[in-house]
Amino acid sequence: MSDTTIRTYTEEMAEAEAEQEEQEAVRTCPECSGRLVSDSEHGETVCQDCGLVVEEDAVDRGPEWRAFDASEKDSKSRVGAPTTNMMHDNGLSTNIGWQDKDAYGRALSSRQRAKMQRLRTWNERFRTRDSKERNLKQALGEIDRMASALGLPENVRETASVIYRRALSEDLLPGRSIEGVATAALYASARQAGTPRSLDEVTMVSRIDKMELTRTYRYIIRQLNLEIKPADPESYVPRFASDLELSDESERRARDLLRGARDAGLLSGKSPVGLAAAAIYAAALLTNEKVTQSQVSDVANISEVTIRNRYKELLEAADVTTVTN
DNA sequence: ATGGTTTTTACTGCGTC
DNA sequence: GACGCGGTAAAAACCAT
Repeated sequence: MSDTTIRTYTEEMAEAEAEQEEQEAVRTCPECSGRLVSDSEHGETVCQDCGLVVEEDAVDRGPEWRAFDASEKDSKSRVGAPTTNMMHDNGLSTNIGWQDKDAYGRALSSRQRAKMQRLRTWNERFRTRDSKERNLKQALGEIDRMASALGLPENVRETASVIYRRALSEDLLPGRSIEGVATAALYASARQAGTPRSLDEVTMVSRIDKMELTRTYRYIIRQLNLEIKPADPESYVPRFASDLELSDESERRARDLLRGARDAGLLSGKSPVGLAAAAIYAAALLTNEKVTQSQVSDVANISEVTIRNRYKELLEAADVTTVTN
């Protein structure tokens, strides 16, 4: 048994390599099939044999400055570690390593160890000295925790951090809890990124209740002039579909149904989650996959009644459009 | 605060396995 | 008889004004 699994694995590897080679080999001249050479100074890709210019205006990814010796290169280069908004000081402050090793990797003496420990302590104290910094630190920790619990990607956390920073710098915090604003920022950024989580889902992992979240969310949006479009029902579809273990086919049909409904103008005013749930249910019916309304209502946190009402409308809209087409 | 819209809750009847 | 589904009325929640 292990024999076969090993062989298939190596076969897969060989296939992947062959594919890569194929992609490399495509770089030949379409006229005379000579070798192509990229001339980065003129931003062109030319054929070595016939001189045909295949690509023009390629992007030069190199630096825009020139350096004539090593020291000039050091002074002109502006590259360093990337900054990140997810750390309260943009990741730019100095940190003292936790390993008690010197620069050569040797262990420190106990005296040195104690010294480093004291330095670490003070470094941390200075780094997070004033209240705003401490505030930020806690908030970003919360954002990170909630984002993990909701399975939200890095970029969502980043924008959530940015939103929180803006709220902080505009003095929107007084009178509102750190958690409230952090949660609202995360909720907003998740929607902005097109990977929305419903209010219910967010309040599940947050320490604040739904009312406070909606209140602070609205407030933050207004004050920061954030323009956030209503969540697209389609963005819920993949998650629900996989929770219900439905085929890609029904997922696709669910999207189609939603598009049809959008064209028919049925989407406005209705809850996006409800629409997504209904589309999933309807699509499952069309593909003869067995899902009950109660299952869908469970994973989507939507009442069965809403699913019924929506999915009738969805199917009607689909019928009408197919007939008129 | 209020009124209009949407969603939820609760209940009922029908058909099927 | 349990289950899935469809419908209804009233209550609750939500939203803009």
